Parts: sequence; structure tokens; C-alpha cells
Amino acid sequence: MAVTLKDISIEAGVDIATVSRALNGSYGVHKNTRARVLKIAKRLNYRVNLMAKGLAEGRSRTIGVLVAAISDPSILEQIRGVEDAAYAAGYQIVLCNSYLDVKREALQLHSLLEKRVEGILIHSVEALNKAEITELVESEIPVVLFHQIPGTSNFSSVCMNQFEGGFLAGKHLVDLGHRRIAFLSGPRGHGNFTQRIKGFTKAIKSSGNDISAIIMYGQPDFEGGYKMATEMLKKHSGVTAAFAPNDMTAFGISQAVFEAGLSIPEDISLVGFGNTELTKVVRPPLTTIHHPKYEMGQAAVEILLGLAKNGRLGVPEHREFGIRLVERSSTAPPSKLRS
Amino acid sequence: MAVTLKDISIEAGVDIATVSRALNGSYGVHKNTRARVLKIAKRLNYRVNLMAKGLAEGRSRTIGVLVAAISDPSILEQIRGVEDAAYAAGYQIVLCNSYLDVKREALQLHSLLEKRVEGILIHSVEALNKAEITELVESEIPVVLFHQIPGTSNFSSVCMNQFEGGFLAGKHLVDLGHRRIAFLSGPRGHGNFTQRIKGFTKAIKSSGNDISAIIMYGQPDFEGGYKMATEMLKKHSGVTAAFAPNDMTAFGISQAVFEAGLSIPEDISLVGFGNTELTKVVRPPLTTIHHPKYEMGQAAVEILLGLAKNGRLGVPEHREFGIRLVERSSTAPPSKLRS
DNA sequence: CTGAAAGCGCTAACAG
DNA sequence: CTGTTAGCGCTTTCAG
Repeated sequence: MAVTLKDISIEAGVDIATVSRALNGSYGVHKNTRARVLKIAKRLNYRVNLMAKGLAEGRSRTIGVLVAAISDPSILEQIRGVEDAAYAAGYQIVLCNSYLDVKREALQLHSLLEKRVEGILIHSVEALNKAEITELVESEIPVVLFHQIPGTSNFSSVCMNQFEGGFLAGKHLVDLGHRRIAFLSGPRGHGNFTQRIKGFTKAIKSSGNDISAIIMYGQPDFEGGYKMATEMLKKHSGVTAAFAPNDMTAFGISQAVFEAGLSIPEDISLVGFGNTELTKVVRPPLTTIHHPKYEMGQAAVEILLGLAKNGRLGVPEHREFGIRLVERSSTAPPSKLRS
Repeated sequence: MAVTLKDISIEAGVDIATVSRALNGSYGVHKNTRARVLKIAKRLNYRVNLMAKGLAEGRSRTIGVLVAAISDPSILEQIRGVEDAAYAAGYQIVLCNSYLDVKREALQLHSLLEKRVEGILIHSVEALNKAEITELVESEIPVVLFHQIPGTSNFSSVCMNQFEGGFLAGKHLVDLGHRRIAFLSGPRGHGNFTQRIKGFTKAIKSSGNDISAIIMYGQPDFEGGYKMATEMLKKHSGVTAAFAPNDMTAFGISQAVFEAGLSIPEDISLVGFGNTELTKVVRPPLTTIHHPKYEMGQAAVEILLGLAKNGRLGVPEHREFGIRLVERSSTAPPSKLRS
């Protein structure tokens, strides 16, 4: 079996409580005793048993993170912010991937609760279902969402200004002179995308009557982008610009465009979302919407820990981050030949 | 506070031990009692406290997974296999991302040990350092590696036949008629890549004296592939084919090739490694080496749990998976014009 | 089939 | 500054 406080206490000839104190705080233990205990602990290769510690303290120093697909580079960057902030505050994170599987998500949520995590961060692509929301609310655990979910205003959230994101992209394309613009969005009804679509159409509607927007719904990933774009090119003629729900989807779109024998930005201008690493290096470099992913992760933890500390579960906090357009080479005025 | 066994026991008018039994096994509890307890537990929304349970049982029912970069789709697929197998066996996994940071990795390893995980799966890109190996060995915890690390033969491993992977790729390109072939590999000295390089050069050497191989080392990701290929195209003329350490790197290479005004496979034939999703959909579809990622993840858990059960830490098990070439459109005979 | 009691490893008052 | 004493919530003999 593993070394315990008792082993150390025997070896050091002091009480187990003293060992505990020596190992944790520096207060109230004689310097020499402390040094001796520390040395012995090291020699014996002692390692706290976090289960025992957690049980005794009544807290796990752990926060759960529920994400849909960690393969998404934007999400990964947020998680990195979460991890760093959590670690800095002495917390560990338990990462759960739902792989977009609702059942799996429920299971994981359940086990997070059993682990007595002190808070939960959620970044699922699909909205939570009723049962899950109820379960969360009843567990009285702090929750911070990385997106707005209709009907869950009792949870805190950290988001970017989705509306403005859509607006900026739409305006950019309109300003370039595009008149028929498509938004190949994520799943219908998801909070994030809904707002973005509103911003997008606002930009287009307010720019003149001769401009039209096409909205399509699909999976927000490479494959989904590829499919939506393929369909769009077939069905909707005259489109000269597209806006994607995230960069990966944009890459899928660009794939479909190339395959149709068209090029970017000459035939189709393309705007992504996320400003992930690949956007700079891909050909052509992708115009995209930037938002502070890492910082959002940090902020989420900050809020979560604040909620936990003050027991203010009733007053959710909402933090919104700014957004900006990063112009690269995938957007240009529509070529005369096609327009 | 959360509902405990005691709350249920009071409500049900039975002893707490009976409640425990009713909730866990079905043995030795009267049907009616059991039903009553279950109903009350449900009504009260009872949830085990895993910390308490783990402490009492002396086991955490948890296994740790240490990976370098979860953003790699191949790794993600393996993890999926791990999760499924672990879940089926009643285990939970604790996923740790080192982000290629050695210090971070050490920290995470440490905390896994403190959590009393019952085994650790490791898939780091960099080799473990001495201190970590010692720590692991001393902790007497089952360890399964997803790659071979020199000098750690006391750990079990699940790998693919790296040598054959390299050989198949090399042979395929040679058979197509290529005479000057590059392997833009991962970091120098890593077990996986070393073996693969050996297989690759073997295929080339054994095919004739007029064939030459160029080996380059770099980061095994999109960016790394892009850089290596850019450099290669500048320095080494006459190369008509390239082999990448994984698919993402291959995409980076293809980016660089396109940017140089060349095309695939007309100017450069390209072979990836991993057979990840994107290979099918990318243009041109990528010829690549397939290995059973999901199954490897499952196998790792199987071995791990076997080691734990039989206490046979001394006799590590090594499982090797087969590999095969998946031919798509990124490889072709060298075009007459260039060769 | 069920209750009583001990203990997992650690923390946290409370005395000294 | 240090030892004593209770637990934290759950499992697990051992009786009955």
C-alpha cells in the first residue's frame, strides 16, 4: 500500500495531525519538526490521497468541463485557458468529451456530480436538454456556459458578441461589393448561431435592397462545410461570398469550392470564425473573426470560482468578450466576370 | 449538503449498511427493502460520493491518460477507444494534456498518482524523462505505453508495426517509380519515428542503388510539415515523393507544395500516416497508412486492467497491431516531365 | 436478510 | 507548538 500520514508520523515520532499541518500550511508547527517531517515524507515518497483529503475537507478542488468536441481548435484553446486558470487557483479539471452524443453527455454530467466537482463549465454544441438543466439546477452547483442557451438564464455565461460577429462578417462582404451572400451555419436553433445569423442578416438588410442572404444549416465542421457548400453551389447560383460558423467549416467550404473548379477569392469570398492557427497558413490565408479564446477560458474559471466562494448561485454573471475581423486573402471584391 | 446514505437510511427505517447493499449489489437484501430503498434514493436524488466510496474501497475506479496533444485526430480516436473500453469495465478516465510541455506533464503525472488512479496510459510525443520513469516504476502502478520508449521495457505497450508502416510507404513509392523520396519525419530520436524510418530506408535500399532517401526532422503537425516541405523544395531538387509522419503533417506538406506552384500527385506524390477522417475529403484524397486506432485504445485498457487484476506488474505485455496502405489519389508515378 | 462496528486517510476544532 | 478526538460518506466483516 501507499505511504500514509501515519507512516510518516511513526517515523518522525510525532502525531499524525502534526504531520498533516507540516505538510499543508506552514503555521503552527515548529521549524525543526516541519523540516524533519518534510524530509521523511520525501524519503518515503509520500503522496496525498486526494480522495481522503477531499472527503475530509468536504471539497474536491476539482471542476468539471463538458465539451462536445475537443478536436475543435477553438475549444481546445479555451480549455487551455481553463486549465491554466484552474491550476493557478489550486484546482484540477476533469475534462469530458461528449462527442456530440447526448446520452454520453448526460452520463458524464452525472459522474461529474458524483465526483463532487465544485463547478461545471459547459461548451456543448447542442443545447442542454430539460432533464440535464433540472439536474444541474437542483445540484446547486455553480455552472458557467460558453454560450447562451435559451431558458437557462440562471446559469452564468462567458461569450463573445455573436451578433456583432455575424454583423462584422456580413458588413465586410457587403462593403466589398458582394450582393448574394451565403451563411453556411451550424445546427439550427443553437444559441450561438442564432445570434450570429441575426447580426449577419442585419448587416445585409441594412445595406440595400438588392442584397440577398442565403442561410443554410449543417454540421459545423470540415465535412459539414464541404457538404453545405457543395449543395449551395448546385442550388444557388450567383453567390459570390460565404460566411462559415467556424474555421474548420470554412476549410470544408473551400475544399468544395476548389473541387467545383472555382477559386477563392476570385469566384467566392470566404470568411471564417475563430482565427485559429491554420487560418494563417492555409491557402489562401483565411479572413476570419477573432475572439479571445484563451481569455474566455480563464474568465469562465474566474466566474465559477467566484460563484462558489460567495455562494451566490442565484445571481449569475455574464461576461461578453469583444470580437474583431481579421482580414486576410480569402475575401475580395466579386470579380467582374462573375457578378 | 448533498444527500447521503444516512438520509436514505433514516427515511427508509433501515440501517445505513442495508442501504449500501441495496444500492450496490442485489445480493442479500430483501426484494421489498431493496425496492423501497431504491425508490427513496431516487426521490431524494441521491448520488454516491465517489471520494468516500473510493476511500472506503481502496480503489478509485479511475485510470489516467496522459497525452501530448489531443488535437491530433489519431490520438483522439485512440482516446475514444480508451473511454469506451474503460466505461464498459466500470472505470472512468482522467485525461491529461501536456501540450508538449515537459513540466506540465510531470505535474499531471504527479496529480494522477495523488488521485490514486489504478493505471496510466501514456501517449506523449516526447519520450518520458528519467525522473518520471522512476516515479512510475516506484509507484507500482500499471502503465501501458502507446509507443516504445527505449529503456522502459518494464512497461507494457500497444503499438502498430512502425517498421512495416515505413516499409509499406517506401515500397509503394518505389514501386510507382520514384527515385528520390523524402521522409519528413517527427522529432529525432522518438521511438515511433525511428522504427518507421528504418522500415522506410529498408524499402528504398533494397530496391536498387539508384534510389535515394532524404530524411528530415521537424514537428509532426500541419505547421511542421509546411516548414519541412518548404525547406525541402528549396534545398533538395529532384524529389518526386514525400512520406509524412502523420496526416496533419501531410496536409502541411501539401500546402507548401501548392504554394510552390506544384501539384499533387503530378509533381510530388504524398503519403500520410493515420488514415484520419480528413484524408478522404481533402483534395486530392490522401494515400496514407492505416492503423486501428480505436482498437488500440481498447486494447490498452484491456491490458492495463489485466495487469491491475493479476498484480503482474513484473511481466509487461506487448501488443502489436497490423497496418496497411490505403491508396488514394495523392500518389502516382512520377510525371515524365519532371523525372 | 439486516444491524452494529470498525476503518479507509485525512482534516479540524479543542485542549493542553 | 503539539496531541487528542471526532468525524467526512461509504464499505465490509462479523454477529445475530
